[in-house]
Amino acid sequence: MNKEIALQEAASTGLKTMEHLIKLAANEPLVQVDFHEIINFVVAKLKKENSIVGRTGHARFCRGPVQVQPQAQNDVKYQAQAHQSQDSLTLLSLSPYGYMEKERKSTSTNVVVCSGACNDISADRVNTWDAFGSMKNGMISSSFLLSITTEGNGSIANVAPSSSMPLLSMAQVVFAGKQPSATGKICREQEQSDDGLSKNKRNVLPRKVIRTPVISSKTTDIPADECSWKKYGQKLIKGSSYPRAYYKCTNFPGCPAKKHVEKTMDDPMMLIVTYEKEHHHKQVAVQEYNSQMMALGSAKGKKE
DNA sequence: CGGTTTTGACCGGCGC
DNA sequence: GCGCCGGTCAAAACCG
Repeated sequence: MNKEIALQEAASTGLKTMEHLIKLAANEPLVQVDFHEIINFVVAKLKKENSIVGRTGHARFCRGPVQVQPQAQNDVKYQAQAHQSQDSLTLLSLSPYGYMEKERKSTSTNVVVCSGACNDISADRVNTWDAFGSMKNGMISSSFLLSITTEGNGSIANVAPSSSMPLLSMAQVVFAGKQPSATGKICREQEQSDDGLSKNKRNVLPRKVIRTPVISSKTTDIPADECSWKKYGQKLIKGSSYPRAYYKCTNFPGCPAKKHVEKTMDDPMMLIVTYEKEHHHKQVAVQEYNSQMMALGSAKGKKE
């Protein structure tokens, strides 16, 4: 059953992205998009599909199936907020021109896909997100692919055409930086001093929070992303009717990345997924790649 | 059999 | 100092 779901996920995402690529080509998008990135991603997804078909073993990964969210796919309108709220959810508004802008009522933007934390290769307090979607503005319909960079305090440092494209779950990005808290405790804890460092000893690392629809009634079915996660705890949080589940990244031994998942109070059909700490295996992979390229280069140099 | 999930216990920060 | 609370640990249960 899980195999079927995983297969559907891989196939669905691959095909959707391919469909998107075709639309991009047909509509002459306003934004310059690197088609190679999309093609590479589609190939990767379809390869994954293929590998699932032949996959063996009994390891269970905390991946959920792709949840096609009609609301997100059809006409999700994102309100613009150029300023960042310090203690409430921050809505990201995406413009096909690749920058944040104040509320533009004539613009309807559909954010179809946003990636999780796995594309973090940046420094401690800077996070990078990828998103792609489409926008309708009068007669013009265009698609966009953006890379959103946020800083530790949740403010948006940069929004630009994406340089990478790990399209993952059908998630709605609603928040970047600070964690929503029913009690406001976390917000206080995350106050920062003038030098940018935390005043308190508790975990005040920058967090990324996404809202995503639940994919089943099972608490173990968490939204899919590129990484494998192991659940290491569950806790009923005061002020919340639903337990919070804690997960560690199992993609790479010793990876400090964590996340916790809980249902939202206002809508039990939505999950709040909070990512903490950076994955380090991406950096390791880049270092390995660089060292391989260096080795190749030196070998080539010796040959010539 | 080996990896994951569950769940009660424990730890440490924080507010009073 | 004490109690509350969020986060983590670890043993047992579960699953394929």
